[in-house]
Amino acid sequence: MDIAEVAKRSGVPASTLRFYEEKGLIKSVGRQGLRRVFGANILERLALIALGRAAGVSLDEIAQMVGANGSPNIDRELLAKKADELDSTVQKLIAMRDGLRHAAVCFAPSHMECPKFRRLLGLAASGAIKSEGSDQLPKRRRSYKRCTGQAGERGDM
Amino acid sequence: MDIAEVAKRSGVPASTLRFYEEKGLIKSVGRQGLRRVFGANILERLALIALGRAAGVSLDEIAQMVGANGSPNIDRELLAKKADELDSTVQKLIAMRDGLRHAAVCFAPSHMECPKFRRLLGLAASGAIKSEGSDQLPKRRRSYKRCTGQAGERGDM
DNA sequence: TCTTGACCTCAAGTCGACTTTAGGTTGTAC
DNA sequence: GTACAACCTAAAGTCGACTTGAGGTCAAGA
Repeated sequence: MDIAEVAKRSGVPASTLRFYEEKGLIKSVGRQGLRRVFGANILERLALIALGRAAGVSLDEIAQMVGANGSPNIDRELLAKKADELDSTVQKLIAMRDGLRHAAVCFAPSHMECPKFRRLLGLAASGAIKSEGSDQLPKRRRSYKRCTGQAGERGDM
Repeated sequence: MDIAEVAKRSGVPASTLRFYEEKGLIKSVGRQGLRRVFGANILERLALIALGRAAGVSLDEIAQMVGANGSPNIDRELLAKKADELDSTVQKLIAMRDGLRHAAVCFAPSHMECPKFRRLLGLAASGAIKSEGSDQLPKRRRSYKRCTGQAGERGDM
């Protein structure tokens, strides 16, 4: 298969396939002239990558899990860990969903006057909801270097 | 309250507060010299913003919802819509979680030989799982200009 | 008075996952 | 044998949400 064929069958753009190869996520079996030639198992591999992405695994992590070559040798412990992370995210999102759903039908004239909504607000503010630590929702990566304290800012960073 | 006080109480860094102000998400009640002075309701407002973020609402959307000034006047329809989006995300993540959980304990020598895992793979590949349309998980924004077809790449873009 | 630390602004940098552009090469149909 | 669509590479751009840096202002304490 050439790259266009893979793109068509997998739905992954050719540019992304090249990018994945560069990252070591996939490998072509060879070249015909300049052109990459892919084996049939590439599709399975791409599905695996899509799975990981859907679960919130970063490309780098996926690369580690599936290695560049050979058949994917996925660590079961890692799978379980990812499943647990997913689960805690789900719990948070469910809390959010219920809170929002209530707020949408709440009789209080302003949301701010509804105790339930205020409780939800408290939850969100306290970080009970917003993903902390190594959660999968990539939103809020936060903490590049200094994540030591949340206030402070002295010498203005 | 000065900006440091707000930062300490809310857990939101001063730089972020300035950024939010610039974006029109919050407003200081005035200045003392150069320094911003915030009213007490800023904390509630920040909680509201945290709530929105946790629910996957973009800052721009939040700005529209809560306006720059005045008390937040949140659209109930929008809330319900966001709750529904959240719900569909939750469903997908639950499917993922269960799949991963099974894979972690599956007896098959390689995950690739496990029918359940392969089914999960099929799901992920078919886009049943990966967020499509206006989902909240910001991962995969895709399609800036040309998202017309997924293969093709002719004239090489 | 002079230092200093907390604040200020504006511009640029960061992160991940891609996409887009520019410029070059080539297999294949005519 | 020549055109050209489809491939190639390397580098730069994009997106959102912030953070970081450089350089400046100002009020309060020694």
